[in-house]
Amino acid sequence: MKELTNIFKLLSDETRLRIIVLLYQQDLCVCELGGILEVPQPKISKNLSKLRDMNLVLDERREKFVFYSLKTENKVLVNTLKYIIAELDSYPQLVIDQSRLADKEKYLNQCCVNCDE
Amino acid sequence: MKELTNIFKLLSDETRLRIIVLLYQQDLCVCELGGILEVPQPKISKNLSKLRDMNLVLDERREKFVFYSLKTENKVLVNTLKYIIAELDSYPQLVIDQSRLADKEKYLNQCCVNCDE
DNA sequence: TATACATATACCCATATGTGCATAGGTAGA
DNA sequence: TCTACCTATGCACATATGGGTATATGTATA
Repeated sequence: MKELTNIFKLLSDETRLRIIVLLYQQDLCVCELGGILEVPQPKISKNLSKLRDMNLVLDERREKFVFYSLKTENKVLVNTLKYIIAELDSYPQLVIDQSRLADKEKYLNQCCVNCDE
Repeated sequence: MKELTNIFKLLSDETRLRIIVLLYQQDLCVCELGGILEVPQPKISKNLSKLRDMNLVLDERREKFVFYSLKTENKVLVNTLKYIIAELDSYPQLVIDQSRLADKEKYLNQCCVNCDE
């Protein structure tokens, strides 16, 4: 029960939800997430650590980068994500994230491009 | 997007989730909800008012009682509830609520029986 | 080893949230 | 009208949460 309500709490923050939706589609590093979402790096890291605390993501270091992947063991979470993605057009911000995800190469290893903005 | 995250925030509190699950199955008055959940009346009312603010419930006075019903227009909410109920056995507290719901007549118009406890 | 870069965390602050208690408001019946 | 009952709301308080800034940690490379 507590696990269930905690899942919903994680989904109740916009930044975190955006991260989860992106990770549901592919593994990404902190750097890429920050670039796609246009959000400060500590904010990304903090949200990822909350997901890690709830055992919802795996983190794997690859050289300088740490890539995160979403675990798909939690049925409620996966079911919810499927539903959101099926109605993605209802959420303009998620659509934008989606298109920026297609250009993710822009953001890997180029964090400072965004930091200057 | 904000509406979406607000739905999850509402689902992230245990008492509120228990209320929502019960209302998904049948209309209930504040008195019955309090009896079934064994929760103080102000706590029930406050949570119901949050659901009302989000336009997720309808309230209808019938004599002394106010009955609440869950709206089924929000697809994400309904989908989530279906999933939870399909796996109800995973959530012992919800199973207990379920069995107490079957005896709801005990609690209608007998709030003070519980208040004495 | 020195430097640059990627990531995590500590700290501070403002705000939001849940809770209990008291009480107000509305309704029915004597 | 008085009383009992059901429900809603205000208040005070403790805690949780999100955000920003600075900084620590870890890695690669010159």
